[in-house]
Amino acid sequence: MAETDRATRSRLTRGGILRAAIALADERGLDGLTMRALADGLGVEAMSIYHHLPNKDAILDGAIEEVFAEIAAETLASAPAVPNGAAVTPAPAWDAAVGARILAARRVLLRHPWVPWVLNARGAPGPNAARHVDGIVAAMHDGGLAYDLIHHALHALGSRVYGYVQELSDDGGELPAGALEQLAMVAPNLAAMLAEVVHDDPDSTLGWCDDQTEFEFGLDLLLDGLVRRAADPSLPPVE
Amino acid sequence: MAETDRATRSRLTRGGILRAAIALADERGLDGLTMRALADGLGVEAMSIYHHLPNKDAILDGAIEEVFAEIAAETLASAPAVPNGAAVTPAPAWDAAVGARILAARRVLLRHPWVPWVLNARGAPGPNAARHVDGIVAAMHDGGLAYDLIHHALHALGSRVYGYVQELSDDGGELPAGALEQLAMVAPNLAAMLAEVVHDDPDSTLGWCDDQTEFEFGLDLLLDGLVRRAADPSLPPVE
DNA sequence: CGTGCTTGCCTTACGGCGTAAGTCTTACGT
DNA sequence: ACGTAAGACTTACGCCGTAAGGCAAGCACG
Repeated sequence: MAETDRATRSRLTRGGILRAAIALADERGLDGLTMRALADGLGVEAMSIYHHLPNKDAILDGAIEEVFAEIAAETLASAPAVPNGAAVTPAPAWDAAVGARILAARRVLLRHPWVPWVLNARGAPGPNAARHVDGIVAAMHDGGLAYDLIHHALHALGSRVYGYVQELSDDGGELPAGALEQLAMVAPNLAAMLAEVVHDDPDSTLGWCDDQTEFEFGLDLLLDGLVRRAADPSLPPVE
Repeated sequence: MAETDRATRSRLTRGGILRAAIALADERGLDGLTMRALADGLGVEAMSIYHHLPNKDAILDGAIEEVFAEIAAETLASAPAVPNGAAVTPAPAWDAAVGARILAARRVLLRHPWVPWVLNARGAPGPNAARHVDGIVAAMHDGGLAYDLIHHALHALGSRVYGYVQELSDDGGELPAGALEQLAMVAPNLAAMLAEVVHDDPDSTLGWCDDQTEFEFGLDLLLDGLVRRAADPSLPPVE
């Protein structure tokens, strides 16, 4: 109701701005997404946008969240569909389940090629992004993987799917105080994994992600796989 | 001699500018690398730089090439050192050799975290970059891998090491006419691989890199490796 | 029925970016 | 000694994100 009320006098909405921003970036690339061009497309002056979003970074963050909503829809659409709330389903292999989720994400990202750039440039992901990762963590956990291995897996897969430019950062994170509790609301599996991984680290609290270790883990994964495929060319996906 | 001659009247050199640009980007990040700041550090006005390099992209390209020279030095330094031009050396496993090259590259990139961004944003690599890849191709080829598999491997490793934001591009390349001959001069193994891979493609000339195929190949590599490590936790690198 | 406040958009302006165009200075070759 | 050209400087343009404030429309309230 408030929505319709406002619509009579304000044609600008947070959601509308974000949708326009996504369309603009899709069409003209990230460089083409400027405040002035965005406002132009909305039939408005640039500064008017600032009454709905505080700055350009907020637009980028919001657009990313919108895209993760799209990924969630795509993931759901490509799921095998369990109509009733059945108890024990056939349970596909965890790797197939994870692969399906990642391929769904990729299908969406192909429509928004600028997303990995923004993802790389900016820090904390929003709730939709957390939910997406949470689904992957859940699928792996259901498959019996230990949180420790899941953690490594996320690093290895992250750089491939979302284009994480690699963890060339050293920082490690040191997530703020109440963050874990808040994360648990929206992404319980991810939060559980983080809690365990952080706890296991003897140095605790700081530097809980050793970038070098993660890098070498992913590298070994790839090299091992290549060795096996070189030894036995009949292995699945050498096409 | 010309170098010293010029030095008396021109303190600015192409090489000096590139080195200053690298230092500035290392110190203040890619955003801190502006023409004005760069000129300032060189004790000069911004526009003076344009007498030695045509534009900022040329500076970035040149800096990247300089970094790949650094990678070459690091790779050489970390090599097991074959003093005399011996014929048949013990020949380490190809995956160890490739791993060593990639880790050497990473060591250098950690000193220049902005490099993957530039690498992602810009197109054709220079000769030093080509030589680096050529070394990896050579190591794999010596290990008996088929060019086809090597090609897939490069895609899979590229996104991890150099942060290729993934091949979210669709374009495929269609390398220009004389490019292959020119590439053969500096990177014969890479050129040989390209020649064969391009030739094998029934559609030839255009779209010789199927991004979806490459993506799924790399994804399967990772998932397979994770499955194996989940099944047998004693496998090497789960730390 | 005013009247004043809030909301939403617009106008203007600032500092910083890459760089096009033109000017001055300097040191060399003759 | 002097013309010349290379190399640095000056100025200026059109972009960018956004700070500061103006102005009109609709609502709450006397």
